[in-house]
Amino acid sequence: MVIMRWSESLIRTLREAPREAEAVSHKLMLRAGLVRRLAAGLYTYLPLGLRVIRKVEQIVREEMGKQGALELLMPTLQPRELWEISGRWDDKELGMLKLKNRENREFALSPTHEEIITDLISREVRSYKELPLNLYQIQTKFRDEMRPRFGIIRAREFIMKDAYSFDVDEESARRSYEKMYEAYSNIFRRCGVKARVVEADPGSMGGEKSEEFIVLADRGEDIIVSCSECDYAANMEGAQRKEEDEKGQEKAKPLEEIETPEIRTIKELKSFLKEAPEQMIKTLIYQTAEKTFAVLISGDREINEIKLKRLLGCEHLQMADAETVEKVTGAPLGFSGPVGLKGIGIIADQGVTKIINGITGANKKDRHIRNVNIGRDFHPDEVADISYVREGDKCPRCSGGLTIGRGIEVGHIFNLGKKYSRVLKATFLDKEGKEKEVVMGCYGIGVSRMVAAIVEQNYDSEGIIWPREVSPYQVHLLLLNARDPNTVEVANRIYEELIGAGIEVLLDDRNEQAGSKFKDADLLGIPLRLTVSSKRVSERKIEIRNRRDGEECVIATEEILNKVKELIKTEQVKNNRRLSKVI
RNA sequence: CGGGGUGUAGCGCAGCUUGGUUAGCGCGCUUCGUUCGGGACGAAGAGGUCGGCGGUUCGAAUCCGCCCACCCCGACCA
Repeated sequence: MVIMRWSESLIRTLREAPREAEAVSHKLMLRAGLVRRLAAGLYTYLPLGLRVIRKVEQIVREEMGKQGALELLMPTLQPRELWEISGRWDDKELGMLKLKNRENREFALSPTHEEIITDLISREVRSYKELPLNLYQIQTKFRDEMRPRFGIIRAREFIMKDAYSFDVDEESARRSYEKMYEAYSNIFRRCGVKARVVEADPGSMGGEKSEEFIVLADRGEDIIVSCSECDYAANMEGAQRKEEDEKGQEKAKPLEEIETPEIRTIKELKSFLKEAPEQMIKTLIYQTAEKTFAVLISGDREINEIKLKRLLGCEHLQMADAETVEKVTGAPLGFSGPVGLKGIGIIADQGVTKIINGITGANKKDRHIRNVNIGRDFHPDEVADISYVREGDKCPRCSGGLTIGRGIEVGHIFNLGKKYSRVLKATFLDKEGKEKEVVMGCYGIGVSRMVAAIVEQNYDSEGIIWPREVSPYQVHLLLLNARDPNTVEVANRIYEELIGAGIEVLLDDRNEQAGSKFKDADLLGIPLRLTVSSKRVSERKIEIRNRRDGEECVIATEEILNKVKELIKTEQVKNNRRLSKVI
């Protein structure tokens, strides 16, 4: 029998959070006695915390299973040789922790398992008849993080679910990818978190397409742009915005050259001319391996070089040095402008088209020009979205307001293509007997991190509010007058009855003050709280309270089981309804 | 790895500027008594290499140097 009596457990709550904790989830997880820190980024999951981990794992297993994925378990320690084949042994980005055994053989503590699983498949799969396959594991991963943060959110050692799909062709691989997308949506909903999907850069994983599932939270490691009206979300690099529709009604005035001694930056120009930066056309000279060109952007915005690179389809891009600027514009740094600029291409950010009677450099030392207008005074070769978005910009999908905040990456799905199957020779024979490379995908979920993400989205001033399916227990049974034998007896009977019905109950049988028990119950955050007190016992009644909305009712003791079952069901419905809205 | 901050009892903190008895406070913990529906009260107790090492000094939690740990910002990021 699993111990579910507080007096026999190891649940140690803290009234105050240790100084080390800053993030809400970190503080609450320490205070509620879910985890304890061993060293930076290394945590022990106490019994209560482990129960939550197991709940998340269970949901993951069920949803993966529904999509036909099979669970397996691969070694944590992996030989160098395999990583040499994929060329990732020296990949700094993975943060591999490398070590040697006593015979000086080199190993790594696995940061991820593409190499191992692809090697496995290369040995086991021969025919197209054996595909598709989706294999996953839930296992401890190591990453030698430069900077672990936010408690369990960015840890050195963490629990991760990683899945790998193997298909005969791109078409089939796309279906496998969609299945995982579906599984992930279900997993996050059941875990009680609202996740936003963000297009991501595949980075060191390689491959063609990847999407991140991000949980919006005050403390997260990623900067996320999200819409407050719809589900749109993106990282800073990829975020787009809708440009204001209407152009001002102001009439174009004639050009006017003005003297601006030693005034080079937007900031200086602003205080010198007393004009708003939105009126200024910032002109920057960029260089790639092949060419030099000018980039125009509104004075109040910043150029997003990632977007610019994508537009140009180039790898390397840099700002031109002072000498080059002088050569192409005829003026020193700080006085560049598009008017009269010859011999180089001009790319304008979309916002520039809305500037009427703008101010820009005159391409002459200590001179700027006023009343510059696009179409009349200069003609960009290309107009595109090449700026970073800002707080308050319009959502590209629904025109709602964009917010810049933080998020926690809890899931990431990749379409890997043949990157690994090619080098590790994972091939099969197709219907025609031709040898082909397997098309792969990989799909991660940070299980331990998910627990922190859940807390970040489910708490109040008193403590955690567990979504039903991940709560360590379903019912928190408070025994108030632990010295009154009659009350104790009733509490025990209810405890046995609920447990007998398969409901997970935590019985707070400590001989503590009522106030302490209530406070701890709020801190722990179990969805249903039952209070057994001598006062109510004499009336043959018991109190039930919902942790999330504080709703309370008093019912007869013999109705408890039915009532609890009903409330558990209701709680699930509420969870789903809550998550269908944008958070 | 760069910048900033913090290390004093299990947790939160004071003391350090201006060196000087047995290093304090709140919470928690132990025992006894009274309490008992939103973190009770009284009494008695246990618990400290003041992060470490070295230096200055008659004397260091306090001044100086080096190191370590942890947290925050950045770079980086399954």
